[in-house]
Amino acid sequence: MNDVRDTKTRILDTAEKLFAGNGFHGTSLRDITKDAGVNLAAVNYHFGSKDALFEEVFRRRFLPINRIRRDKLERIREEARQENLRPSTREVLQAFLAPVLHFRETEPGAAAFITLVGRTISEPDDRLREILMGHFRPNFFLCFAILCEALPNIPKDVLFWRLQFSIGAMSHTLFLLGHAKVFPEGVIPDLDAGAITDLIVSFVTAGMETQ
Amino acid sequence: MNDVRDTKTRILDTAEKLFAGNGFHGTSLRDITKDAGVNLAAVNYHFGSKDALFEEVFRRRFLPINRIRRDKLERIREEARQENLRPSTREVLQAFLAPVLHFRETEPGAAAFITLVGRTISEPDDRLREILMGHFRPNFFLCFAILCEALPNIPKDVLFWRLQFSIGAMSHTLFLLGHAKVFPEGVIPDLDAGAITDLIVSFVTAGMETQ
DNA sequence: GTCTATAGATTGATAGAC
DNA sequence: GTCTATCAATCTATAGAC
Repeated sequence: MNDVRDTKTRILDTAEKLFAGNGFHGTSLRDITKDAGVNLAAVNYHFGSKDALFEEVFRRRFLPINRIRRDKLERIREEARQENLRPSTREVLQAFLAPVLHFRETEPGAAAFITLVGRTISEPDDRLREILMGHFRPNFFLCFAILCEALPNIPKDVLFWRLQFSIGAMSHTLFLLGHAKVFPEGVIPDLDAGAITDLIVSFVTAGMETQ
Repeated sequence: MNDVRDTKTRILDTAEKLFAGNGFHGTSLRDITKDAGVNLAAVNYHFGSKDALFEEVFRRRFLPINRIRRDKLERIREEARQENLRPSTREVLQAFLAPVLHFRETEPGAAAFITLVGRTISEPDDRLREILMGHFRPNFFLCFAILCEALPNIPKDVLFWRLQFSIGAMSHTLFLLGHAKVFPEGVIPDLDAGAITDLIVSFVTAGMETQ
C-alpha cells in the first residue's frame, strides 16, 4: 500500500527473491504476483512472459557489475603494459571476483540476486543458463586472456581449467552465503564480504600460480 | 525388448540420466517411463513416488563411493598417527575428491549421476538437496577433521571455508564434464579423469596450504 | 506385475470489462 | 494499467481390469 516502487520494479524485486529461493520452475507467476501485491496478469502485461521476466532480472543487475569488472580488468592490463610488467595474478582474480561480492553487500536486495547467480550456473534448463552465460562470457574470456599474460609459463589449457575451478569455488560460495544454516557449530561463518573476498582470492591465487 | 535389466533397474538408469540432463522438476514421470520402455504406473508401483525414486538414485550410487572415500581417509589418518606425522594435505584432498571422478570413468552410466550430483548441490528444492547432503555430510566432516590435523597452524574457520571452495571447484567441474560444449576453440578440454583429478587436486592443495 | 483411464491439482497465458 | 474469469496444457498419483 505504502510501497512507492512502481509495479514493474515490485515485480522484478519479488521475482529475484523468489527465483533465488525456490528456483525458476519452483516459482509460479501466482507466487510472484501475490507476494508483490500486484495482479496476476501484470507480469504478462509488463514483461510479456515468465521467461522475459527472468531475462530482465539478470539484465538489470549484470549491466553495472559487468561495467565495473571490465573497467578494472582493462586498467590492470593497461597499467602492466605501460610499465612493461606482467599483470599481477592476484589483482586479476581480485578484479574478476570481488565486484560480485562487493555488490552483494552494498546494493539493497542484491543478495538474493547473487544467490540466484550461484544457482543458475548449474541450472538444468539450458535456456535459462544461457541467459546467465550471455552476460558472463565476455568478462570470463577477458579475464582468461589477462591471466595468460600474467602466467605465460603455465599452459593455457591448465589456466583455463584453473579459472573454471575458481569460478566453481566462487559460485558455491555465493550459494552458501544464501544458506547460512549449513554451517556446523563452533565454526564462525559470519564473515563479511571483505573477509570472504580475501579468503577466496588468496585461495584461487595460490591455486592459479602453483607449478 | 532385448533389454535384460529388470524394470526397477531400467527405471533407475533412465531417471538418473534424465534428472542429470533436465533436472528433477524438468523431468516428468511420463518422460522417464517412456524412455525406459515401461508403463507410466511402474514408478509408483516399484518406488512409491517420484521423490522416493530420486532418493533411490542417490542411495544406489553413494553407498559404494562413500565406503571407498571413508576407508581411504581413515587409512591416511591412521598411518599418519602410527608414524607420528601429520597427514599429507594432498593425500587427504586426493582421497576426498578422486573417488568421485574415478567412479565416473569406471562405472558404466555413472557419468550421468556425477553430473546430477554437481547440479543437486545447488538445487533450489531444499528437500532434494537434503537427500544429497545426507550422503555427503559424514565424509565432509571426516575430511575436515583430518585437514585440521594436517594443517594445525591454519585457523579452523579458514580451513572450513577453503574446503568449501574445494567442493565448489569440484562440483562445478563435475557439472562442466557433462556439458563439453562450453569450451572455447583452441583449448583442449578432452582430458581424462586422471588428468582432471591431478589438476584439481594440485589446485586445491596449493590453495589449502597457502599462508 | 503390467496396463488403461482418469481424478485432482497446478500451471502459463489471455480475453475482455472497466 | 488493472482486474476477473477462464482456457488449455501439464503434472503426480491412483483406481481397477487383466
